[in-house]
Amino acid sequence: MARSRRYWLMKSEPDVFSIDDLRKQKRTSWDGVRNYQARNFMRDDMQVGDMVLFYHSNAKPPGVAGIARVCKAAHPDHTALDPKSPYYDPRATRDNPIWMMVDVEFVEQFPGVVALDRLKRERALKDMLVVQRGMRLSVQPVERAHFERVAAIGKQETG
DNA sequence: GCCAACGTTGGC
DNA sequence: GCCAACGTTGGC
Repeated sequence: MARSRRYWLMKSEPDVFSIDDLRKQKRTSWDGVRNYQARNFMRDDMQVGDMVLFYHSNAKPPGVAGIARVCKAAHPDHTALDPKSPYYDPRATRDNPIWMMVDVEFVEQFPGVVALDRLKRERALKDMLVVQRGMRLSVQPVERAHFERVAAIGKQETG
């Protein structure tokens, strides 16, 4: 029997790839992750059907912009093999790609971004990783209750 | 643009 | 294996 659905938060700089981009193109390969802990979450723990909070980092304001869903489990991130890619890693080979990515599909864009600021003011979210000081992991597990809370706030944000 | 916090690298 | 130096992330 399949394990139950898990919940995640994934960061993207909207100047590079935003929730608008995901909405328009419906799905994407989450390439460019170059951190082992983040990779391991994708490779070992993410499964098709898992839900994702799409977080805009380096944005004004930073925050959760919408929801996505994992639609393909981890597979090699070929951008590591491409010398022209900003994500090129000379250590990567076809036999040992080192870096992995999952594919995600668009689910929902909130009317307005749920700002990090707002998340920090929610008592119920005080243990969420993303609100912890110095937390820069770009792929994070999220508790279901936290996911539901952020989604509820997002649906009522007017922007 | 600043810089604190964090992750990685490499000399020893 | 330690840890200083360096590079990156990402909020502010």
